[in-house]
Amino acid sequence: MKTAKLERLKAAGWKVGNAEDFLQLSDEEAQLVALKLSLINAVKKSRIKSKLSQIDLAQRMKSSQSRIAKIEAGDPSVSLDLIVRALIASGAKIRDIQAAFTSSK
Amino acid sequence: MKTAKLERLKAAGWKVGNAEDFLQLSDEEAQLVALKLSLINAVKKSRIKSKLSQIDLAQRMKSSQSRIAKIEAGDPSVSLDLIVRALIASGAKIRDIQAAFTSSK
DNA sequence: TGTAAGTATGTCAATACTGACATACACTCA
DNA sequence: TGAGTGTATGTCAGTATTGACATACTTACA
Repeated sequence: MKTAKLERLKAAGWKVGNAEDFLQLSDEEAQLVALKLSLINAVKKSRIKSKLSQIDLAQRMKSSQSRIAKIEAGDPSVSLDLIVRALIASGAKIRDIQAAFTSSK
Repeated sequence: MKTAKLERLKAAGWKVGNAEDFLQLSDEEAQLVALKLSLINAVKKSRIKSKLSQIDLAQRMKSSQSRIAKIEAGDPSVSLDLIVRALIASGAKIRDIQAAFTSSK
């Protein structure tokens, strides 16, 4: 699937911005990737701001520490659903989420 | 969260079990559901605005007509990833997506 | 009527994602 | 040094989500 492409580029250590052009990801794919990365950043910021460890956040959303780590590492196995759940659980406000969308433009 | 909103979500056909179960949804879960419903509405609006049939949109995003129908019907089997992909593929702008977040408050 | 285009619903095998676990790494402090 | 706390990485069996398909319903129009 499409995520496999991302996985490969990540494994190769490419910055997504460069890899977009190189691997010719479609505009739609690139938009989704940018959005995810932006939301991932928001998760990390929000968690730190709320002074939560990865374990704390994991317990709040009934996930696991390793999965939170994967979220923040941008692991391609992580769904948008999980990212947004983490955002909400970490106490991010609607405004924060919107801001993430804006900065994904 | 207000009871009225919960009733709206229930009316939208979300699989939440009986009323008691529904009212036991945590605030985080309810927020996510509200967000999804809001984005779903945005998909339908955006698709219509772009004068695309479900088949057209399905082809654009390499999905199927039945899955688009399920997205718009709010089928719980549909992921946030797929909803957002549909939004992007239907030509929605970042601004539209942000607006969806706002109205999910 | 009929029929064509669009949409809805149910099913299912294949694939993607999940939490849990083990373990390694990073860092602070005594 | 070593213990404690937090984070990263790899694995995997169980579960959720997927596109595709068949088929039924709906709407518009001749």
